[in-house]
Amino acid sequence: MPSSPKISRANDAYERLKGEILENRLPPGYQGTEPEVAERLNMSRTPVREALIRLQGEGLIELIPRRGIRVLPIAPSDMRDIYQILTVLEPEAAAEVAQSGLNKQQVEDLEAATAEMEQALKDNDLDRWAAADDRFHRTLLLCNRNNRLTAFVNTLFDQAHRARIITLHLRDIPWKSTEDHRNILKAVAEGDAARTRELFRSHRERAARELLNVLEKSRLSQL
Amino acid sequence: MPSSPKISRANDAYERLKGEILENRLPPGYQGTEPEVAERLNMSRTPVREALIRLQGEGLIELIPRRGIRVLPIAPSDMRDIYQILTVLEPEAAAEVAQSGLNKQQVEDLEAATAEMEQALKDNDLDRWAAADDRFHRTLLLCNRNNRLTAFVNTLFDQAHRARIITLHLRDIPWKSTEDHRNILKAVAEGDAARTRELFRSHRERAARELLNVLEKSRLSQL
DNA sequence: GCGTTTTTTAATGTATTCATTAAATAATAG
DNA sequence: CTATTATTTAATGAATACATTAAAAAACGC
Repeated sequence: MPSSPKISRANDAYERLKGEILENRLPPGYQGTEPEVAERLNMSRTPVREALIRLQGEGLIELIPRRGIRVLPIAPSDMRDIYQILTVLEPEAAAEVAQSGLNKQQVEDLEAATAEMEQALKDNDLDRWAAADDRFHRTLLLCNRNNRLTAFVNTLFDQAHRARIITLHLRDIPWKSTEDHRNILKAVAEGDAARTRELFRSHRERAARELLNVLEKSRLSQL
Repeated sequence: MPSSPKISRANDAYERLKGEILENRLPPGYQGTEPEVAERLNMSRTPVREALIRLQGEGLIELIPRRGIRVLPIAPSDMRDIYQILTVLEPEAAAEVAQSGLNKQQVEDLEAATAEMEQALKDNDLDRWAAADDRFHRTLLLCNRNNRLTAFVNTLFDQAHRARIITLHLRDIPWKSTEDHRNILKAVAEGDAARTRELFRSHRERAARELLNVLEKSRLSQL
């Protein structure tokens, strides 16, 4: 994992809190006061507040006036909302990448991520599969030139991260999803924008359907 | 204009600065120090900093470490990026609204905005037209149930606002755009999701093309 | 007169202080 | 013993204080 540059305490607080939230060390629903958080991070409230404001902007926590902070849980309806957006934005980004072309390094990275997904599945290592899946999506996203799109989709990835980790072991083995990636990579590398968009759209549509099914069946209403 | 609720100084600073940026009172490219801004707003640096962090999150300003703030200019490439996203997200939102249906009040509001656009065009009042156009888009957006989508598209509206105002008087009279709205409203009210999506997409595609043409022709590279 | 070094200035990043106010607790009445 | 009120506590929101450091200005040498 990339080590955080310690530019400032506020930045450090931001990175550390975000990491703890994404890794469920600060679990959804957690409530705490600013002095508590500040003490945990060994700094004064000022930089902590600045970090909290940023995290609120990214939809990871809620700052309740006069109450403190609350780590936002993700409900099935949130996942529906997030996937609705991803289903149109990621295909758009991928199509743009297909159109403008990839350099050698980018193709290699995507190829490596895809291969790792395939290998991880064979080894029945779902955690490694999920990490490689995430890397594929983020790598492809980064190839696109629209920085606003990239930034926003990344915040959605972050928001959905916990739910994906939790449901990972409750769902069927993602053979089809892995196959999708292989096909998407091919379409992107061939520069076929229309096909890329369509493949990616159906990939996300199925992923959304499956995820929401799992959430419903396992009665997970808060994560 | 809706008066800002004065919940806190930080919130007040946020609303006022945002307003000043959108109305070009704080022009793009403006640089200033925190004490300057704080004095202008008659408060200490603390709430101002919190407001600035939020504005940076929304892409309206840049906080340059150890230098102060800078109001971000919008370049043609930014407009291209923004419209690329709007071209997929707004049709998605509108289609969802068409599918789930509108209540009477919502139809009335959209009808009123559309009528005002038509009337303003007849009266050759472009500013009123732009205000009604904006109201139509924001009203329709608000009808959709995906809050994340709504929030994000709203920030894009805000980012594009200045550029739209400036180009307003440089472009041809937007007869076609006004007609589009009429047709979109009809499709939404009839619950025809597919048609709504397609109409909205072509509406945005044309708008983007026209806007970028104007920017190129008038050599506006920073606004 | 121009480039370099030193000094000064001032802005940021952070800690601390403080007033306000909401929540928690204790006290009181019924 | 319970409900209401009074009191205490403590967290937020904001101002202020302060150390660090980058930029600007001044001094200096060439």
